[in-house]
Amino acid sequence: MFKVLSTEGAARRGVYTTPHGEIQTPVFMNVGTQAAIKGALATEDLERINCQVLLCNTYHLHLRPTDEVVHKMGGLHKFASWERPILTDSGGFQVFSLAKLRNIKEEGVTFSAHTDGHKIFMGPEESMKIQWGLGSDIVMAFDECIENPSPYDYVRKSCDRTVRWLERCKAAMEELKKREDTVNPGQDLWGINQGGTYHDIRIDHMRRIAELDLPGYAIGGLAVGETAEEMYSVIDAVAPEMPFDKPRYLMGVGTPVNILEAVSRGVDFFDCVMPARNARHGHLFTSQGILNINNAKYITDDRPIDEHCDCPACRRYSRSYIRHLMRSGEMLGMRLAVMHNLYFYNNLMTEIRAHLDAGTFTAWKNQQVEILGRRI
RNA sequence: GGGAGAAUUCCCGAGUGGCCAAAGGGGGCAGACUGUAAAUCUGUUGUCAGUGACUUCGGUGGUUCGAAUCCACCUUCUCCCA
Repeated sequence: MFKVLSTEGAARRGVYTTPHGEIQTPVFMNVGTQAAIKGALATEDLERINCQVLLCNTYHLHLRPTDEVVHKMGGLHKFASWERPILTDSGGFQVFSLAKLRNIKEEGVTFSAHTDGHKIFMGPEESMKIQWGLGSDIVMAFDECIENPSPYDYVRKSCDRTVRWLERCKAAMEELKKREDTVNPGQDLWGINQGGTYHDIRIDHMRRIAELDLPGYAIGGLAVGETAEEMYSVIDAVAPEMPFDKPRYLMGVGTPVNILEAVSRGVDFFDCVMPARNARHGHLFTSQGILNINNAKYITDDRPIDEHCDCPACRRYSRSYIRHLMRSGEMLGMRLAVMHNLYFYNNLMTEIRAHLDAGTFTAWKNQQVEILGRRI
């Protein structure tokens, strides 16, 4: 259940209620594909960096340990010892990212597993069954994430199919929830809008999936090849078509600037691998801009990564030490870097919410967009 | 004391007459990364100059049109026999 608390322009301040607690929005969901954040972060670390929602992946957990195992272990929350909300992605993105290993048909998609090449079939029913077994709070519809640019006719046909897939997802999930061995009866299924960069397809598709009256809607298929300006223009076109009283989730996005721009256009939920992956590669986000901790200029830099940051890395360790750990391949370097970047993202969302509460978001955002995109 | 082998660009290590400024790896310097097949990938790494020039393969001298590569001596190191 979602409630919009206040608005400023198109931006919204809200709260979403799940069986595992409330989510204050706008929110950034921390990506832990295999039920873990890469970089050796434990659940107590996630609590320390103010993670509200953990995102896990259907396809990857289906391969291992398998959804049957997670179901047998009492669901993802118990399995991973994470009692706050969890969102599971449907495997739809893997239809895109594992493109060389797949075959798409009306019934669903056949993959060659990236692990050992064995054939696996996933359609709407399979994805729902897996996510039901995982017991996440938010279940994403099984969709096809199309690369940009794609031919108009292909995008239209794919979107027609995604609507049919969504109907099947909804029906399958309603059936599954009747089972006695349901781990999480409060699961919400969210639909996903597609349409590439074609505004007419986007809008038409959004209207059609909105009719299914699902508890949340996502914009998918962005940040997959198009420019940032094209992405913003798609959000501008689609957001007004999204139900006002339902949460809006921009999947897979993005940079701090992308997030600020999308919040100002009415988006409530985000997720992205960028803060974690870039951290592992030394690319760190700070309140003053972006730095690469591997650079030689930090060899004897005594300052924390970000002097205005309260994360576990910045409270205690210097750039010099973290650079040394990164260069030496010590796991601790990566761990501190990932904690920092995720703390930065989660904290950015806290600041966004505070400014929305205070009605000062727009002015602050315009200033932040200038600062956060630059390199220091 | 006698014998054998080796010395290559930051390191390790290919190369035994021209196609060698010299493979490959490491290290260094930088870049990319957007619902995670990603602790990964890419570029660069003698000097100066936009096609090129110059210095470099332990040292010195030689052979040759041409040498990291062949010869002589020297230096250092490793191994074997006493």
